[in-house]
Amino acid sequence: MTTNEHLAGLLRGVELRVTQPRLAVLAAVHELPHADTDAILDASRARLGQVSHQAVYDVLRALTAAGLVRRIQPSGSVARYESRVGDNHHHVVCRSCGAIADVDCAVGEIPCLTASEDHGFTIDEAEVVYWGTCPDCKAS
Amino acid sequence: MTTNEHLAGLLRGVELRVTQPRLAVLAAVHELPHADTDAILDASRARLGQVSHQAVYDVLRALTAAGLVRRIQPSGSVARYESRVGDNHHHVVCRSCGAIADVDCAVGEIPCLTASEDHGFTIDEAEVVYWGTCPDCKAS
DNA sequence: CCATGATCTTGAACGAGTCAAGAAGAGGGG
DNA sequence: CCCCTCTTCTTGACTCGTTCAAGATCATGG
Repeated sequence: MTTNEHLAGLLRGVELRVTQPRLAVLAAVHELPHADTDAILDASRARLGQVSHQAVYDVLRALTAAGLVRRIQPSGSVARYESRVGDNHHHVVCRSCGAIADVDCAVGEIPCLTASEDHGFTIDEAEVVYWGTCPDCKAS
Repeated sequence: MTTNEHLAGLLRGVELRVTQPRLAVLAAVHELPHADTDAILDASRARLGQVSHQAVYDVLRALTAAGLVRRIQPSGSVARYESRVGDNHHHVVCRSCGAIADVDCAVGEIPCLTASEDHGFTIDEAEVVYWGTCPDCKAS
């Protein structure tokens, strides 16, 4: 269970002020993994009664910048957010319905992080997206 | 040199009609790797004098569907296109300026394609994006 | 409890991309 | 070689996720 006290603690931990919209958005991201902004907006309103969509956008940006949530955006999809941060995991995305599931990389802690030729870039993260078909879409 | 005859051959090879807009767009993608739609539109107009942006969008979609070009879209970026297809290569993206460079995966021909737990998905492609800082941005 | 600066509300705007209807053109059949 | 048909291109409007801006509200330190 993610209590408000717990969530408030997370916010204080990254020196963000504790506000109702932030608690609601944070709770929504925790209980709806890979939700898009609109779903998070709905969930937040269900909790508070009224929040502006702008506030949700602002909060999501602040939480992302603080590292409390992670923003993911596969090609052709709107932005989605998840609360699982800090570990090294990736995503499988369904080509036909857009469903997303978490995947731990099989190749070790830091997968593919060493590119064969980095063109002088300083690489700090390797993001992997697996494309395929989800069980539901395979059935039809 | 990518001549019009060569490009026309590519189009016929995938059973697409050979039209001026298609030749221009295909040439633009070949000479401007990782260009966005707007840059491709400009390059196409430089070649033909006049093309509608809608035609460029349509052509890019047709070429992508036919497998002649590949669409890439790192988070927070607009769609970009490249003519290098069919091989297994990935991209480094600069966090501050958005520059993109090609990278061959170091881990073998099919990198990370075996996810540890696929949640029942049928995976057909693994896309890797390396995030970092390009040489130019490191300098400033 | 107050002051101050961060955060939220409201409402407008932006821009990449898509939709729709009709004109133009590619390519096969006569 | 020309015409017919179906695809493709033009024009112009529009959608939708996201951002901008100005003023009101509220969390937090003193």
